[in-house]
Amino acid sequence: MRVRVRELIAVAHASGRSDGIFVDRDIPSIIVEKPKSEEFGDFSTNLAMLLAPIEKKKPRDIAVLLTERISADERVEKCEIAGPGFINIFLKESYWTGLLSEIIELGPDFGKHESNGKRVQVEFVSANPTGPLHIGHARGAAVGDALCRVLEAAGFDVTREFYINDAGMQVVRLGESVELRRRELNGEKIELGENHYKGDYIIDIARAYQKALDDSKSDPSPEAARDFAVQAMLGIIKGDLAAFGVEFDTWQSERDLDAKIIDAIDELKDKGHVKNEDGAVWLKTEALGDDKDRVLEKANGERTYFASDIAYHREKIRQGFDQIVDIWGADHHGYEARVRAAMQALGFDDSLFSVIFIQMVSLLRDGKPVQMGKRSGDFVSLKQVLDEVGSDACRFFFLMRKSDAQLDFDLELAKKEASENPVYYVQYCHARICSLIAHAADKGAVISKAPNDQLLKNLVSRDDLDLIKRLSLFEDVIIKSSEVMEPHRVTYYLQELAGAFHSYYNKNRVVSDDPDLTGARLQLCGAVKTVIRNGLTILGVSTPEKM
RNA sequence: GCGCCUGUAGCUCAGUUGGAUAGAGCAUCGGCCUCCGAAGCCGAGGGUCGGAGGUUCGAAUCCUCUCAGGCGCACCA
Repeated sequence: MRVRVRELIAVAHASGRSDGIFVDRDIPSIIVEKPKSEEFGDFSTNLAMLLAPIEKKKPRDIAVLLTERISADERVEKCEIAGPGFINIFLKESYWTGLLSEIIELGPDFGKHESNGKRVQVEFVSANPTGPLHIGHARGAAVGDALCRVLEAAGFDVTREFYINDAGMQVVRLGESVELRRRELNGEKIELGENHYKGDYIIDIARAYQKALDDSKSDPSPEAARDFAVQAMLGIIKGDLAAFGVEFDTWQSERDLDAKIIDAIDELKDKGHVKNEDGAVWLKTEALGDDKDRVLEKANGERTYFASDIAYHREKIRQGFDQIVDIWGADHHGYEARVRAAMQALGFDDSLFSVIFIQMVSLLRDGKPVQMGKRSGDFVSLKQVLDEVGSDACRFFFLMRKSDAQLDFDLELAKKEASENPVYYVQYCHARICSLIAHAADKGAVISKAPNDQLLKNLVSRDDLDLIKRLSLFEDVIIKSSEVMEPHRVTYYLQELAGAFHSYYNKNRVVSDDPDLTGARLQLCGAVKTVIRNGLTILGVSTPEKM
């Protein structure tokens, strides 16, 4: 929406430029805003103020020249100058009803933008395969998945990737834990170490592992236990994600990168970014913005996690993505600088790389903190939360905050089917319109899915037009949300739209004695329903027709 | 000590990336169902935008300093 107005203004300026009224120079990008107060029009721009230094004239004088040309556009009702030089633009009613017609026509595609030809990879969750997903992972999953949907709507070609940390000590410990439990099942007395995983799921895996050994008549080994356990864990994780409605396109195993790690280190050596010190091999990241240099190969010959992460990101970039997004827990924020440094060392432009940090979730029950600890086995898993509060409320709660703010998640509040739970507020709006349309059909109103431009001309009241204007903002929200990679903006928009509709509904009779107005308003309400639906779908939240 | 994030209404948080009189929800108080869903609506109260300077036509937003909280500063992953 805003883009269209921006074009309108750009055309006005350009025509003045070719007529010699304005200095023939490139201008700063035009900023179009929706003013807070209606008296300032449907849209406003500060272009005149930005042009002042270039034109060497007073902003208000420039504004006069601009408004003359903007007013000439047939879509413009009037155009005013205000304050220090704001230009306020009012659009014609016919423009807005025309836009409503477009929304109805597009239906589920309203808010989706044409492909921009750019490929973006988003890596998220990437939980260690050593336990089921917990509530912290859930936030990353909700934000990551919603971000992907926002990016898709904005025209990106999106790949969702899960990185599997299946190398290193943690999965060795996982294998050991399973092996110990297997022996225990066979009657041995065992003792779990401090670093072993103690959740009940380990016993389930051990049982399955024993069965697999029996079936294949093979002997247990640390490697077999580890590999079996990792595969079993991935099965559990995929199940948890499926219950949450999250699917990945690609699953990248850390262990499969082994050969690439050597390549990457060799390349870094060739480029002169590597040094040997204290028996270890280091990457000189300090010169590239990191706090200090980092070890790639330990003195004992093992490679660090950082080394495989370099190879991992090198592979990502080599796949030709235009943008790469990593979603990490906020406790990893210190890690960003070294990854960027490594990218630069490899000769890549690290501006294609961005990291979104997901802050901690404090799980509460009735205001009191719930203890979590992965190894002790008494953590609250995603599955438990989903069983208790459901996927919709869970997703909505995680998308109500910007991701880099800490979040208190109260199980009892999320569970409440009451007004204090905002997810129902938005869903209720959708259900209410569904029922309204059904009611209208009972009363014999004609309901068509296609826009009826003749009918829509009846929408002339301020309330009708305001609702259309609010619908039109959806496009802008998607674009903005994708640009800054903040899906929570969609959540806020939907709450506002739902609020606007509820208010409209209480004030205005939709199904009335006037068949034309009834028909027109039903089309408007249908459009609200469409936008609520399109928005909730982006958040991964369902749109019930009855509640 | 260094770095990142966060300080906005009693509480939980938005704030269109510098714009016009700072906004929602919850909570509190007062209204609205003989009529399309009251999981709703209308109204009221409540603010030195943590603090102090600075940049300019204009600052919650940008810069510097400062205070408070969270999280990181591994040859762990």
